[in-house]
Amino acid sequence: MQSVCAVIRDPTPLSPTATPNALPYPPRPEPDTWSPTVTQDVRVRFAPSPTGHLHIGGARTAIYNWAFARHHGGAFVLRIDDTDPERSTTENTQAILRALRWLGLDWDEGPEVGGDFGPYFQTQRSESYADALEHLGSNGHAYPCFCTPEELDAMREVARTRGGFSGYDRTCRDIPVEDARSRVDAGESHVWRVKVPADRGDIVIEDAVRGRVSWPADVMDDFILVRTDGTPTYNFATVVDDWKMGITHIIRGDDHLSNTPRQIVVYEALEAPQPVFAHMSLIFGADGKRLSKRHGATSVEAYRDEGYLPEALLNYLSLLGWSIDDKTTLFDRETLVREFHIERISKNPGVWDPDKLDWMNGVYIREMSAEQLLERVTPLLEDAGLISAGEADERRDWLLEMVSLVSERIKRLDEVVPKVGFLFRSSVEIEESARVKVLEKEGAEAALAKAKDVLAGVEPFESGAIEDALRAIPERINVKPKLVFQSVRVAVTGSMVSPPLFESLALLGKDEAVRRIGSAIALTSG
RNA sequence: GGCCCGUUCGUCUAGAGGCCUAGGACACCGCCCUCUCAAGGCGGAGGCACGGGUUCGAACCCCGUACGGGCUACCA
Repeated sequence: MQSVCAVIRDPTPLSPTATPNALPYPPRPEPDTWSPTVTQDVRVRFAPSPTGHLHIGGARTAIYNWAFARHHGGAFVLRIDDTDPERSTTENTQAILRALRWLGLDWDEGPEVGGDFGPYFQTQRSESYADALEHLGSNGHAYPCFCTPEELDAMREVARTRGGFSGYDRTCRDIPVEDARSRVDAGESHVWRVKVPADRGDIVIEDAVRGRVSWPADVMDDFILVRTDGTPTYNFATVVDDWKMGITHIIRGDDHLSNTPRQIVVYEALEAPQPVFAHMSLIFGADGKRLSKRHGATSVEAYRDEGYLPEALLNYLSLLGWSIDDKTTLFDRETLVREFHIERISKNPGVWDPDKLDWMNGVYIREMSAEQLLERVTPLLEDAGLISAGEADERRDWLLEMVSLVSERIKRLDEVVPKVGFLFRSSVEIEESARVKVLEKEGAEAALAKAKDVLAGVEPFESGAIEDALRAIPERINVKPKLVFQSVRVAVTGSMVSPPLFESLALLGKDEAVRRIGSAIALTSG
């Protein structure tokens, strides 16, 4: 990132006449008179850092911002906070955009769509930060600090053993402006710190989710705005961007609540209007810790790959920390937009519940038509080598029937392939436990022989006729119905658990069905 | 350590002083249906963290305690 200091050095960075504490701050809104959810000119943003994939926590933040913007007819801005050059990659950025689109979240401004407030990558906004720092330098709200990291560490150590306040001790705050300037000009390494006004009282915000939150003034430290290398810190860049982009509501994770007073100080120093803040709680794992890799998949694309539907993930994520009312749990995108109110965001953290997601995904799968399901499942069948590229169209009717046999038996798309594999392979491998428990049973061989015999005569080979034929067997050879069905099931599918038997046989076709039963008979007598 | 936030069935939540004998959903258990597995139907068990106030009355208001989380970086 380009240096900000180079820009501010020239035009009198430190104005001796500035009297920061006397500067009038923009009036803050009266908490009791303003509504946290203004309906006009709403502009919100989602600002992921492309240091990894889109995390489900980030996805939920994006969903809430998107829903809020859509509900109010405002703008949803996507900004890429790529200030960490070590870990930010364009691949990650692309993956994040892909994941957002997969979830069905569209943005009005940002990468690939542009907008009037760009650029939408922080690495391209250096000028903006430079301008802002120049402004703060000249009005006395920021000052250069020459303390070395080692000195700061030592200082912190002392403060910590003493207990209480452990922030910067403001050593450089009182360096005469002229001295500071000449040291900067001489190239002495330095950072820029914000000068928290001495008479700044407690910092209070009216959070749209948490209500009034205040911080004692004396804990505010003169934190760093611009690093030695000239790059802005998060709390500075964010404020500058949100301000310049005209963001009106900041809906973000609880982990940023403690950053808010720092950002308020920057807003005030910048004399920028303050947005409404809304801090939602984080998502935890079952152990009550912040959701992370060790809790399983955490990226949106991982869920996509595991066969979750975007509609279901969106629905589930929306409900984790927000609700419409006391009953509604299943709803579509339009309902989300229509019913979304910041006030209904929950204050307490939510625990990620894979079971509920699975259930919900199953509901969405069951609600799909066979056509829709087949469309989503086709790539998986192809990837598994069950069908070739052109086959999906040729065998469409057959595939539609197949898909409807499993649709109410799966919770995830990727469960289809293992469940229907027996319909595609040229031979079945019979599970050992199934062989022992079913095929070795007394009467199994006779049942299979009879089934083979009877099925050979079924014409046309359709589920109804197949069922009639098989149901007649138990009485004729005097065995329990279950023995017949399970024997045939194991013979044909290789497993004791399968899609409905008669329909499966029909899909398989007479020849193959009879052949498999024949092979199974060989197994029993062997 | 300091500052901040949070705490209703195992989980997500409804609840904004009397509508609460605390409602819904997932998960769990039982029964029904049934060719297996599902799906579906019916039923069950299960909760206001604790202690003090305020009030005729508290899950809801106040204070404290406990527990959990966040921030306290030249990370975001």
